[in-house]
Amino acid sequence: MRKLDHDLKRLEIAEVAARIIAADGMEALTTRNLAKAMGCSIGVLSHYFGAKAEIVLAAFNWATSSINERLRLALREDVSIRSLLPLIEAALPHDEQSRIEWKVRLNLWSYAAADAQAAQLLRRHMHEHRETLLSLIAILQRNGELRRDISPPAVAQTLMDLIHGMGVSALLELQHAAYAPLTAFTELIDRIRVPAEQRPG
Amino acid sequence: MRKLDHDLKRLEIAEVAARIIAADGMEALTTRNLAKAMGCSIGVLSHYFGAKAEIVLAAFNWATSSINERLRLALREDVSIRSLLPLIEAALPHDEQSRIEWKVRLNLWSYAAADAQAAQLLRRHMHEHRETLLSLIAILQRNGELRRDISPPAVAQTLMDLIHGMGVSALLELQHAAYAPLTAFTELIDRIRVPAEQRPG
Amino acid sequence: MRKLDHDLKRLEIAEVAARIIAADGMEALTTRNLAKAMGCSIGVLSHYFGAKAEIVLAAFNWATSSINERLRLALREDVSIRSLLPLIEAALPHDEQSRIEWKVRLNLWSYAAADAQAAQLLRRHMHEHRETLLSLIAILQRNGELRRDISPPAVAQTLMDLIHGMGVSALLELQHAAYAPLTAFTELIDRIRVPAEQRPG
Amino acid sequence: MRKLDHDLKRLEIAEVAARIIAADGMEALTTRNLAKAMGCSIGVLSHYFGAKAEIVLAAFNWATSSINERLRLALREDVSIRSLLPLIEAALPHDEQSRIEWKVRLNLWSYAAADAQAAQLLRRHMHEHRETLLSLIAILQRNGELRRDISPPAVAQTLMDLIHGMGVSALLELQHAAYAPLTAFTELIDRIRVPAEQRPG
DNA sequence: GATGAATGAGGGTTCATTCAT
DNA sequence: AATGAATGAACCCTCATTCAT
Repeated sequence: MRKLDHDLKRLEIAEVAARIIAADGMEALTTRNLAKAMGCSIGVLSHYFGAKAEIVLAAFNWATSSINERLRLALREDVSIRSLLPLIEAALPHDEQSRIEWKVRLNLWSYAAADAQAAQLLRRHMHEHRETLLSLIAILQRNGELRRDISPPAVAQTLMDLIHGMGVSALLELQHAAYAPLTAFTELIDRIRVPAEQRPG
Repeated sequence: MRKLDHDLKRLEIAEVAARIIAADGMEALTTRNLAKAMGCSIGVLSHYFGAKAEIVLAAFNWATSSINERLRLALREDVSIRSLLPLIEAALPHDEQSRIEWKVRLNLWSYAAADAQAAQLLRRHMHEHRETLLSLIAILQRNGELRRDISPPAVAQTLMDLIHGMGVSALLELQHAAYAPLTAFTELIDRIRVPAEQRPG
Repeated sequence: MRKLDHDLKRLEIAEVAARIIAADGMEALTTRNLAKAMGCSIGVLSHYFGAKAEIVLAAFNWATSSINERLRLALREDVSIRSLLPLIEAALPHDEQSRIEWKVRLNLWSYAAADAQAAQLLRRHMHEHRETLLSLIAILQRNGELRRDISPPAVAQTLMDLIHGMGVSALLELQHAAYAPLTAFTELIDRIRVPAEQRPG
Repeated sequence: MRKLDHDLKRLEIAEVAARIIAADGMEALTTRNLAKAMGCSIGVLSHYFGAKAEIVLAAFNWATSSINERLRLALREDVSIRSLLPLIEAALPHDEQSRIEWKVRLNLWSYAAADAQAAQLLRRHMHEHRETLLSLIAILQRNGELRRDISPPAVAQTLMDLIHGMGVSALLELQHAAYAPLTAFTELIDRIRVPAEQRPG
């Protein structure tokens, strides 16, 4: 019980930290700012985290976990080829909450480029992410909805990479206003799906 | 001192700043660090830049310009469907120099998420990048190497997004060791190219 | 920490700052110097003052308040025409403490010439100062010690101006050694007082 | 001739420096600011002044000389008791130019409180100022316009002190709007003048 | 367990001064 | 004689961290 409270508080701090990063960037994540946003005193933070670096990692972890969580939720309803598009939609920045998570994700990327611990955390999350996609692909192949002659790891990786690239574009408004990211995926999926008339029974 | 010398010095500072960002992250880019890396005194920096924020933007600009430059160089040799793959290869992180540029690019992304000026700079560069791709696609369509029934802007955007996502994966080692990014592109290209036997002349 | 402690510390900082200004001028009032003189670290200052500019104003306020306080003390004992001279004496620089206050006052004047906030503070203090003199004059007129056909505001103003001018002369040693400032006031007062033989009762 | 140019340039620099001090305070008097206001390069300044401290003193000197000059001009026209009031008016801040000089004068006072060289310069000027007044008083006494039983040094000093105090009040707007400084002087003068009917021939 | 005052290193920036051109 | 780039000390301020209360 006590331990649970402790972990909950850590999670809360991580989330508030993440929101600060999303709103004003890494530079704005100071202990003062964080304590103020938490509505607590500075000293509290050191009860839950040994140093600021841990808070940063926790914030990164919170954001990426949230994205993976979002993915898992999108998958839960039904597992079919039709769930792929909603899944991708769920993975891209599409509302205030997901935009926040994506902003923190971008910060994790750049941070990981110079910090081994962050890089490790990122790889762990990406591994998890990829495993989710792989298991989905396996199911769809078993279902006969997805072609069997594709390389699941390659497809999973390409899917992830495209999601990442599109996420950046969507978040930072790097495409034309008219551009609809999901059509690109539709084509991608069409190429690897088994046409309805060829499916078994 | 000549105007040219002045601009050259600015560029040199921007490059050194970019290398610091790539090596140790944004936090490591301090005026003291930068001056030391430049082999000059702190005061020099303020002769060429009004404030550190300008240096940051200049560093971002240097890195992104270099990537665009790299793209243009890869295109110059010959413009054919075969030049597409080397082009993508050139755009992805593949050697020490391009890895540096990519690291700075990631920092630009996260920075732009909270800084309007950086976001604007990023959009300007992406626009330029896109224009390069669009003109390439137009040429290939005229050559008869690329199908005419595709949407050039959509293809260009998807290409860019995939490059971005793959760049992140390559830089931060988020794929399996065995994964070969370029095969994904090969497939992508195959889908939109005109088969050799159907080409005119 | 109590609100009282906080205010007390602010006052202490203001006083030490004022003493530095008096001893070595405005240029000597640096955060480092101040912290050293306070026997504390630099960071402490920002706990009590948002910026150095506030400390400067507080120092000005301290010195001028002290002068007004000195005036009030000199008046408290008895209110008669004879108390006018001791009052003026108290207002002029006459010992180490009052010399310090006067030096800071001079700095306030020059500072106020280019700083609206300081000018406002100065005017507020001068208003207070003038009110003190006016109430004194009113009492003396009721007592029959002072002529009724004078303009109290004009007399108060002239008194203040003369005190200011004499204070500068005394502080910066701009008169002959032999000069006795108070005799000038004696004459000034004589001119407006009611001769003893004409007084009522 | 060459020497004259040199001195003229020094004077020009001193004046520009004084105007900066008057406009924005001592802190604004930087070599950069001064060079820009002069329309020349920073290096020029060191051709005419060994160090910034000399420029500061020169600026002080310029302003105080100007005030004394103003006094002398006011006296030149005719030397009579009636010239006393215009003289005082000339000494007080009354137009843009004299307000500039007065602002610099206030800065000289505060600076002199912590700088021996400035204090010496100030005393030299005040001595000169006093001598001017003394000679005027002597003439008026010879003319029979001024009483012989007064102490010229004391009168001169009181006059100067009152002018200084009134100058501060006028410059920093420390009096009521309705207050007319000169009436105070009129009374002061009336007390020491020889009534017209008692004057010789 | 919580507080927030205290620390002092280090942040960006400005400064008077020097000196090669 | 004039320039303005270069210097680096010192400016104010903010920071993560510590610790007595």
